[in-house]
Amino acid sequence: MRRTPPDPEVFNATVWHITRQIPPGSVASYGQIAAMIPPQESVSPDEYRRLAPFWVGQALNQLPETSDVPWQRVLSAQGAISLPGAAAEQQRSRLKQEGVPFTEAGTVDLNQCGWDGPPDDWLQSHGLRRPPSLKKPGGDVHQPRLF
DNA sequence: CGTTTGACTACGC
DNA sequence: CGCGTAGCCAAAC
Repeated sequence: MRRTPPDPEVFNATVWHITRQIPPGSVASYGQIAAMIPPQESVSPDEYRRLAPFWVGQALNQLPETSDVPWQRVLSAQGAISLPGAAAEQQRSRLKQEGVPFTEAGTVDLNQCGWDGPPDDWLQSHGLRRPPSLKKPGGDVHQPRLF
């Protein structure tokens, strides 16, 4: 695994807190969650960008089974399940259960289900940053052209 | 001790 | 759309 965050306790707690904000039917990416958390002084922005997505995965991996954190709503930046083996099955079924549609390729369409982050006031009150949207500029699914 | 292996992502073919 | 690569660390084996 990659280096652990400077302050794992705080980092993990923040990841969980953010993940709890993802509404049912929506999904976020590891990198997106990482982007919401301001890098600590001891790590360069460059290093943070490279490693933090893994730290997010580690944080979710450390959740107790009894947790109420909807970890299944966190996918790779491509909308794919990154969890190995049987756990992938569980994640897919949990997502389907809450109404998240899967493509033929077995991924989730981020243009459709991608989360754009919590409301501004929530972010502000927690000292977090707005992540870039997972949706691509012209990637709308069924948005009719007007001309 | 040397090797393997990641809950990642952006980019190139 | 699938597959490979760089990045380059820390545990688990």
